[in-house]
Amino acid sequence: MTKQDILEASAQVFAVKGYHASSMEDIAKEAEISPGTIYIYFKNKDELYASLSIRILQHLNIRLGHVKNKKDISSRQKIMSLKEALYDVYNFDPLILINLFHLQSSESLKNLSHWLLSEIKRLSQSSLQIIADIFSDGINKDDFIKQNPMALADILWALFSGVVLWEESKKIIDNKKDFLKPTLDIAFDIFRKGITNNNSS
Amino acid sequence: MTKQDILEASAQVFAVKGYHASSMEDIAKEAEISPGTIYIYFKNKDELYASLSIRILQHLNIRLGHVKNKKDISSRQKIMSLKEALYDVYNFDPLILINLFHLQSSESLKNLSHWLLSEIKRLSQSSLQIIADIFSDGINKDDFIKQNPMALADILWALFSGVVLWEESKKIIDNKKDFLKPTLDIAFDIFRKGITNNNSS
Amino acid sequence: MTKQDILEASAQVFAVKGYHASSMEDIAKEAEISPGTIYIYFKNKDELYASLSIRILQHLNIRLGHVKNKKDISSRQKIMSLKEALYDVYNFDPLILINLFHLQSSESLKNLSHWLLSEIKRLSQSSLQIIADIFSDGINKDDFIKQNPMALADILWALFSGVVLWEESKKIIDNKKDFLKPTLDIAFDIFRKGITNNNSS
Amino acid sequence: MTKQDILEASAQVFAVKGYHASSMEDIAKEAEISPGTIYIYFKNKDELYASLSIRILQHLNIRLGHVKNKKDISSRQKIMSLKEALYDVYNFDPLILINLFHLQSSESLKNLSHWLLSEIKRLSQSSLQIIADIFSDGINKDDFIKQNPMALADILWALFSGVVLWEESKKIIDNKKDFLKPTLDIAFDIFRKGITNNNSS
DNA sequence: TATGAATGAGAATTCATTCAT
DNA sequence: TATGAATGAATTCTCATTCAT
Repeated sequence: MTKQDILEASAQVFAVKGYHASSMEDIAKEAEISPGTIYIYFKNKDELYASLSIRILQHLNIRLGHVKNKKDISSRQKIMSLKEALYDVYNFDPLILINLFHLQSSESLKNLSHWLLSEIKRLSQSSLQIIADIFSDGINKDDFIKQNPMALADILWALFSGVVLWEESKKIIDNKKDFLKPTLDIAFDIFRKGITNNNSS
Repeated sequence: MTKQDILEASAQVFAVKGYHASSMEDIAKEAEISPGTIYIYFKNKDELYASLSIRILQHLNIRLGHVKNKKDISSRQKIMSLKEALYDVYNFDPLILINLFHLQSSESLKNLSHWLLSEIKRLSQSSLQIIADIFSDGINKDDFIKQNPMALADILWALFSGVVLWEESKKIIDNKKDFLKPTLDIAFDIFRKGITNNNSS
Repeated sequence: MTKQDILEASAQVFAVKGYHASSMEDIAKEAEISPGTIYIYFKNKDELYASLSIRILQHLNIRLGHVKNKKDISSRQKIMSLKEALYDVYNFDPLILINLFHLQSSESLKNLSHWLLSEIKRLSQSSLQIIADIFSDGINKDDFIKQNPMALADILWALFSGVVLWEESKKIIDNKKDFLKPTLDIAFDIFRKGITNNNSS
Repeated sequence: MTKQDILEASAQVFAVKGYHASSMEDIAKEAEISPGTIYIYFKNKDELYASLSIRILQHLNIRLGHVKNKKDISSRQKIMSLKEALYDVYNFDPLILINLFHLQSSESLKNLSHWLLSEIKRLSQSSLQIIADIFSDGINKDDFIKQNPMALADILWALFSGVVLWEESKKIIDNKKDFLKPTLDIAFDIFRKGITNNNSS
């Protein structure tokens, strides 16, 4: 199906060149179609770009749902599962996830169609809500400190995106190899320890 | 002074519109000068953009230095000071700091002049090193868990930038009011708790 | 065909205004297309300019080939043929020929792409070689004085371009009518007489 | 005197970079003054450029006057003197002479002030007239063929400028060394032979 | 006279988007 | 649906020229 082809081609091109350096013609060439054809399926470049985010947000939602529904595991294990889920989503398509973070934190966001913006909003909030629910459980079980679960979710998401972007940045600045996994491990350990109740009496 | 005016105007424009959507003419208009004048002070758009980051990185460095040099305060208080320092830097010029985070995680980074890129690198590393030193002290005093101090610094920086960007993003998406300060407070509390040794013997 | 249209329009504009005073928009207007379209067919302004020269040099080459291959005519007649050939090339497109002479003696030459510069070089040298061959024949038949044929070719080419440019210049300075043909006639007569052996034994 | 300094500096800069690549700031730097100062002495860039030509045309006029006034030398020797005079003018300042030829054959010519244009016209015509006078003498003595002396002057001037420009061009295209002198020698020999009467009876 | 910071019109070029086929 | 040539607005950047000092 052509729409799918275009999404895949554009993910590839955007990831390699970044949003602005990627021309519609680049994407058309990658998808082996003509530039005009893209406009049959997508209203404009921004919508195409944002559509990529929709896909990864859907994936994220599903993956987080699995974590939430895991029964009979400790709160500690839940956090580990959460980390694995997020890392899975990263691995599902690192470039698109990075694109999502870039999209989230600026520019193009303002030029999206109403529909697309609210879809992104809906999916983001849904994901954040699932994470918040997980924390809610832990708090109810007295495993976690008493904090607004949504605030915790925000912080976790910020931590995740911050680590991913910063490690990416170091790769560019220093040509350093990728330390994402170990850094994420430490970060989540600290976070988990930080929200865990010490009332282990 | 004109150079200063341009820096301030461009910070404003870049922060509101993002790098690519900001034209040199936009910036000139904001600074109430003519487009040509910008090029007297800055070689090109990229250099102007990056110059903003240089300034805030210098400020960050100085501010972190103060924290590091504080004597006779507990490790716990050091972390609080660190948070205050970072939050101060944010308040010193939120727009420029957000620009720095955008710059760090993106495209434009690749197009900077060699000099500018290495200056940014140097200042970033210096800041991270200071943070790492602070953690190092805490670890030596057995206040903090044994972890690579540089990794802790990376995580703290990621957490800070992640929270700033994500709160910014929520403002755009939801038109929500700014929850940066309380969120940062919680985030740093969690982080501090997360790296603190419980050997409260 | 559009590419042809652009070449013709640009020849017109360049010849009237000169290279630097001709804007791409001028050319687009003359060709009744949009500026962007020019860039579909030509990489940039320099390449467009040089392309004009390529065409006339190709024409020149062919036309000179005909002269060289004329059998059973005297050396004297060969020179007359040569003159006619050059004058034909001028008439084929005076504006483009003048462009070629301007290009040859100036700035822009340094900014051409490698390919274009070597193509111009190749075609120029080929033309000069054909002229030299004609002189070589005459020298071998003892009709012409013993001189390096390539030097003679250079001088003839210089004379031709010099007369064309100087007559053009007088047109501009004095608003005088065009004396190219009669001047060229005299110039070639003098040149022919100048290289002819007087061994009319 | 500053005006002189500016003329010398601009000659240098124009010659190295060509007209359009030379900015007023380049020239100001070379003259060690500020850009604004140039405008005290010259109305604009074109006038400055053309002023250089005025100087070399004046020099040419004087030098040609000397040739014309040489008594008791053969017509043949007159032509040799003429060649030497032109070559001297070339050596006086090759770059300015080349600038003059470029100026003559295009562009800027049209943008000059009325005064400057007529001054150039006057000086050019004066020079051409002197050359024509020399030919006139030779024709009257029956040394030269019967041709309009002004036409001969035009052709000689065209030959001279053509050879200078073409040799310059070859230097740029081929990085070849300068063959101007020998080429000019041959060219003038041919020309002299071409206009000489054979009635050596 | 001299300065040089500031101007601002204009240049080349790009590229998302359209539309006749 | 698909094409891809053409569009033309927008962008970055240059530089001759001006003018307050």
